[in-house]
Amino acid sequence: MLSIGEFSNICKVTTKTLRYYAEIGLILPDEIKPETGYRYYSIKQLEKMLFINRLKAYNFSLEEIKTIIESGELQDEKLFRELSRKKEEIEKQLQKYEKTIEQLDSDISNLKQGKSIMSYLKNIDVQLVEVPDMNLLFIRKTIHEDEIKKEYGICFGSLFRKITDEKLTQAAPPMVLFHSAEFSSFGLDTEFAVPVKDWVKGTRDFTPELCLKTILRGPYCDLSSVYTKQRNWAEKEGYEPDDALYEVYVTDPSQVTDESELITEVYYPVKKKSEDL
Amino acid sequence: MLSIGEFSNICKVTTKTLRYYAEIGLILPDEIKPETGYRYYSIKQLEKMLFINRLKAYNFSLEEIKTIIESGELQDEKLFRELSRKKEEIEKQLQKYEKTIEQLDSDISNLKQGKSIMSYLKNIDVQLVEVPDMNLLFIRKTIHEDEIKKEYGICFGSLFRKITDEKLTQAAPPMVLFHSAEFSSFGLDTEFAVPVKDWVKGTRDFTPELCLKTILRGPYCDLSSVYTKQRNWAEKEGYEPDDALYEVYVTDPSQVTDESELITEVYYPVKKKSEDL
DNA sequence: GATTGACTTTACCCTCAGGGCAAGGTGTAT
DNA sequence: ATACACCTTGCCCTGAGGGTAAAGTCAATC
Repeated sequence: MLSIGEFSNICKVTTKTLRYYAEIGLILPDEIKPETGYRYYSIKQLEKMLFINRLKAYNFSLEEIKTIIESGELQDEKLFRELSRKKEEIEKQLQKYEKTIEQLDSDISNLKQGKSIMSYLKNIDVQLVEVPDMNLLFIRKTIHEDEIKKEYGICFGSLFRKITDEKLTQAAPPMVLFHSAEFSSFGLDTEFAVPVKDWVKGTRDFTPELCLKTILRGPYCDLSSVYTKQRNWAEKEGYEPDDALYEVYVTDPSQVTDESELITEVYYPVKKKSEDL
Repeated sequence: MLSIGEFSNICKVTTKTLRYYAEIGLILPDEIKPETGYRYYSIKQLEKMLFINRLKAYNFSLEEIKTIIESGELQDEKLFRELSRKKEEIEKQLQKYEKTIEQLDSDISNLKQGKSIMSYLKNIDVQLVEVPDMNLLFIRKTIHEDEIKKEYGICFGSLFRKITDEKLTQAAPPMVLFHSAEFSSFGLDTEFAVPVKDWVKGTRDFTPELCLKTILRGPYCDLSSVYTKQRNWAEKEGYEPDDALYEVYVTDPSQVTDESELITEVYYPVKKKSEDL
């Protein structure tokens, strides 16, 4: 039998770690002297510890390692699946890092040319536009943020079915209006809408009038930059928010595979500040 | 002025995060109403928040981001250095992941062939050998584990200088003996030694006699596997440890660039268990 | 047999970047 | 006045251990 110190030396794991592993039930000492509480490990357990270390090197969490071990290592089917899954996971992470490096490179070369790292904001164009009135065929519901993609498909699916069923005429690309600025615990108050030419039941008037408009080419994670730019513009020019923000999906997010090909128009209804009038 | 909720919506950061950032002093609200404690952020701060998010996407810690911001963004010199450093960091991580994937692949293909994931242990060869007596020129000292590479250079440097100065004859490659099994807080009791043919001051007799010997080709992180294998062998064959473990560095670790080219002999002095006699 | 020093035990607090929840106070529209 | 969404602080939680302290144990030496 090996004391915890001997065991730790042989497999290059600290005693602290061994005690922690015993605590979470990952690898228990073969024997614990009842009088002293001293832990004693058997030679056989060395190999188990090596196995754990190997899985750890593959970025498995201790929880994952535990389930692998408990599933019985004999059953190599499970281990095979887990290794393949972990490999995919790491490959994804690898790709993420490669993208990060690309971005870093672009920022670094910008800096070299004396440009600020935030200079990309200059390329975000904000225009003040007069938006004509529309007639919207809409579905409005409160949804969770993580369900928005699913709901997008469902709602526009049903809207477009209605358009063909009732032989309506689409007037513009579909849009989404965000009525609740805040994501409350119940989710966002969201309206999926398609502008149509026909006045039928289930449609409503939409009169946004004055809006800040920005065209975003690329992934949605850049939306925050657009919002920032618009707010900035509004403040500088003396405008204030007037209504719910809305977005027009020029490209269909469910059809576009590469996020960088997305085109989204962001509309921010505003009016001239009263004290500025 | 924007409430914390509005601010959080615009830059896509949770209110919890904003409170945390205020707590650690990363970004403070422009104004806090003293009566209510409500936080209010200015439009100007949106851009700062975007900057923080960008650095976060580059895997900077909040602490790092804070120092970058405090150093004054004007001073782009600092930002440039930090970005370059972070880029190297990520590239290193990338390489690590690539190696991990390689290893995963090899394990997966082993599993496909029905081999166990631990089958590599079979290729670690343990021999029982009779080691001839030696005369060691040695330096013995207690060192910290993380200083071992530095000490390796220093100690063998001084030993080899002595050998040339005193015209001694080296009998075998240098070796390191580990007298304290445990790494105590003071470090390991380590002996750096070179076998020599001459009996002079500063040398000692070394009579290991019976040893388990294993040749390790590759990085030192595989040492734990070697130790495990030797312990295993000893238990099965009825041997027990007799003296301090020692290692012979056939290749000079300070000269070898690729870890996989290292060759190390691991000697584990043993004797037949008394009850087995 | 006593002492020493290395080893081991449990117990408690710390990391980092927030998430979750509860109790209570606030803003604003109806 | 009331409802309800919003905001506040405070507390505990995460994963994989690290650090330290106080106290108990082991084996070797005197």
